[in-house]
Amino acid sequence: MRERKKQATREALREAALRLAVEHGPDRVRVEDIAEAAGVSPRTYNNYFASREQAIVSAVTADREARIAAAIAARPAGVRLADAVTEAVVEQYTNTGERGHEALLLITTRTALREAFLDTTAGIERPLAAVITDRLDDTETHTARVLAASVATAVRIALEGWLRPTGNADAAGSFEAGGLVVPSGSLPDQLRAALAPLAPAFDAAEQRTQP
Amino acid sequence: MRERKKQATREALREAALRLAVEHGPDRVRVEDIAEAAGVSPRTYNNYFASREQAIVSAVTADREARIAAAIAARPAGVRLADAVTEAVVEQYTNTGERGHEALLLITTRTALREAFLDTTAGIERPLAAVITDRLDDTETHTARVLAASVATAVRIALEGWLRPTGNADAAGSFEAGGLVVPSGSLPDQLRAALAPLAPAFDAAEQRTQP
DNA sequence: ATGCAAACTTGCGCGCACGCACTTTTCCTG
DNA sequence: CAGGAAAAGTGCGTGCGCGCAAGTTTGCAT
Repeated sequence: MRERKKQATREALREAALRLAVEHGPDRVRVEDIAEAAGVSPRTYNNYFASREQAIVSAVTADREARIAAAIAARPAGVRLADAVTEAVVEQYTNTGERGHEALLLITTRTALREAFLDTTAGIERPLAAVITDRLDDTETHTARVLAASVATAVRIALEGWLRPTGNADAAGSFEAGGLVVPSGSLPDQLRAALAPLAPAFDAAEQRTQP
Repeated sequence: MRERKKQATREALREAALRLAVEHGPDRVRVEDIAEAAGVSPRTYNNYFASREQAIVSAVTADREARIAAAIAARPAGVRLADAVTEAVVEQYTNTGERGHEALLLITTRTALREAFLDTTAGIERPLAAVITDRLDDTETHTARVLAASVATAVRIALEGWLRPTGNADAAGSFEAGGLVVPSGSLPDQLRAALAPLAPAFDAAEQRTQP
């Protein structure tokens, strides 16, 4: 019950943040405004979110982490773990609800929001590690955690590649300086391309536990 | 020449931050103090560092990124890429200079500093991606970037596992909740264990370009 | 029902990150 | 060598993150 109200407040903050951001533009909204719209004090606000951007982005990302983990767990035990992970990730990232896609356009226009959005990929690491550990029956080594973290960063890279064309010019410049040129395609393509190099690592880990 | 003075200021700030942190304790030092000790204004300080912790940690990590990349490039072309990366990483992380190790003890005692220290692993991603791209002759796909980023997070995981025993109890609790129990060993062991699962991915990528 | 303990919220205050406008230094070019 | 442009450093103001010490609500047990 205490937890109920907690989540209600969180949801109110999320929605208020997104609504105000859409109305007045992301830069024209202060924490004070969000808090007021949600009916709490500014101090309470950042008991829930560490930054203004987090609140806005969180309205879009919601609890994607849990959905991805659940989707992987739902796949039959027979399929390759690498495929299960890839499909679950692609599925959950293309299913942006009605309101999700319009908000995404807003996010892609502001650098600060894009970074906050990219930071959410780190959040999938723990749930992913849990479900992978379960599949591999590996509780002793770093294997599951490393694979989970690798997936998280691969997703991040895919999103970066996808957001690139919208980004400003110097960002592309710093990339070219790194010697990396990436043709941007659709989001699912980007995700699959980024996850593909990790498949051999999953296969090896999977074979070690189930020969 | 302009770059010269820039690096000199950076170095002065690094050293001042570390010295003051050791003298008065990391929490007892303000940005103002660091800036004064380095002979610049507080405003200039955070043209160089985004946070107080970054400055302190940076005195230890210096430019480890460049050293790792250089170490990989220095390995003969015959050896497995996975081995080259692993050895280079282990080498550069065990070579903490005279002053490095005493400062590490300080870092491990404060949570904020440990997090800043762990964040430095992200910095090796770009140099690593550059050198891996070079080895793989792969400039079109995400492969090199994904592998580089995976290595970076693997290193982070290894460092987390290594710092764990020093950490507070609830951190260990949240880990157990994730279903992960890791026996902590020496730093080189942790690094090798964390990088091992990625070796198949490197092998596959390497074989694709040089059959 | 009533009291108690834990947890959530709130007001307050300090230091810090960072944008903006300005001064000083450094470098280049005629 | 002089002058001007570019870059580094500085002062100032604003909003924010967060610790601390209350006040308030929730849940449990008596």
